[in-house]
Amino acid sequence: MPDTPPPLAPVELGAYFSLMEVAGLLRHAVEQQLREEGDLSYVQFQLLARLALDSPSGSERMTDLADGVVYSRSGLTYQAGLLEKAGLVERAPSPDDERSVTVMVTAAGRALIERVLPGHVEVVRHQLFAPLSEAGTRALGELLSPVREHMRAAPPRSAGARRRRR
Amino acid sequence: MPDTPPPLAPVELGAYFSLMEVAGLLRHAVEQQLREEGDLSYVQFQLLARLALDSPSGSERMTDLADGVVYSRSGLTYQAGLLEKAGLVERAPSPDDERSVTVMVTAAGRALIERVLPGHVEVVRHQLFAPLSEAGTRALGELLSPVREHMRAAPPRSAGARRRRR
DNA sequence: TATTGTTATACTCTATAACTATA
DNA sequence: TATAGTTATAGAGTATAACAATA
Repeated sequence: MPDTPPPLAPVELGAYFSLMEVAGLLRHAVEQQLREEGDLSYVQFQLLARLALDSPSGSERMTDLADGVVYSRSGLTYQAGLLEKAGLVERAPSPDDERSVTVMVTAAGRALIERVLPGHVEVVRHQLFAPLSEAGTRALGELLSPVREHMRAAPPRSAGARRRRR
Repeated sequence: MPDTPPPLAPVELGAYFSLMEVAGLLRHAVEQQLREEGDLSYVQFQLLARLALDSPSGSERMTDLADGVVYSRSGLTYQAGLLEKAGLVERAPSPDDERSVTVMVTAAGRALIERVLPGHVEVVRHQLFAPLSEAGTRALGELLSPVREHMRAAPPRSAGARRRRR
């Protein structure tokens, strides 16, 4: 008989459910804004934002781009295809590794992100940060950041094959 | 020219992105576990768990059941239909209001939740709580709980019509 | 052999609108 | 008239497996 783990303590349950509900509602709110103002899904926004805002060169390899955003390779190919069709990114074979594809934001992609960002920020501010103090905001970030690192480093035990990198 | 809101401060951005990524990865991990051990989607698990664990009578009106889990009425009908087909819930017209439908967990539904819960708890513990201290866990819950209330009370301005209740 | 990415395909889920029935 | 729920339908997104090409 496999022994049953102790149930989650009420504090844990509360934190877990709050986290999931907050993230769910926030994602839903943000998704609407992105759809209305930029005709983008949240996933597309994430990919685009990562390229336009996070990446110095404005480009990344497909595989690196996927991390934490999309959970299958075909899903990324699909989304990249949509973004490319919309003229927001371009794909080209990587110079160093002929197997890889480099994805690059176009000027139109940058413009779209900039058009969409103010409304996005407003939604996040109103929905997520309004009830938090500045100290609370900082505390939240400081609590979640190690969790994020932990989850990135420790894929679920069932993470079939292709999940390591870096 | 509509004036642009100030951009999010780095602390805010960090908290926002961490929150979304943590919730996304956690949901993905948990979804796998539920699929493997109970053939349930996360939404189905939420609905079932709400009935089996949260509701004293094991039953709720459709509309109340939906809150925070599903964002359209047809979506709930669809999920409730799946759960009913699987014998996990039963639907019956509400006694007091003939328009309403009462959804009730069956014994099989309760059994499934109990079968699936230990693994679920393990995933949440390993993925979310492992890197947090007890104080950190409590702090996280205390930070997110008011946000949750805030978001429940203040639907996104564009929340077309049918979103109030209680 | 392992890795990168694409394709085909099947499936799940979601949302909109039109509809029925009750309050 | 407004609310509760269902249905039909269409569209978006996801995952699996088979595949080609490069390392």
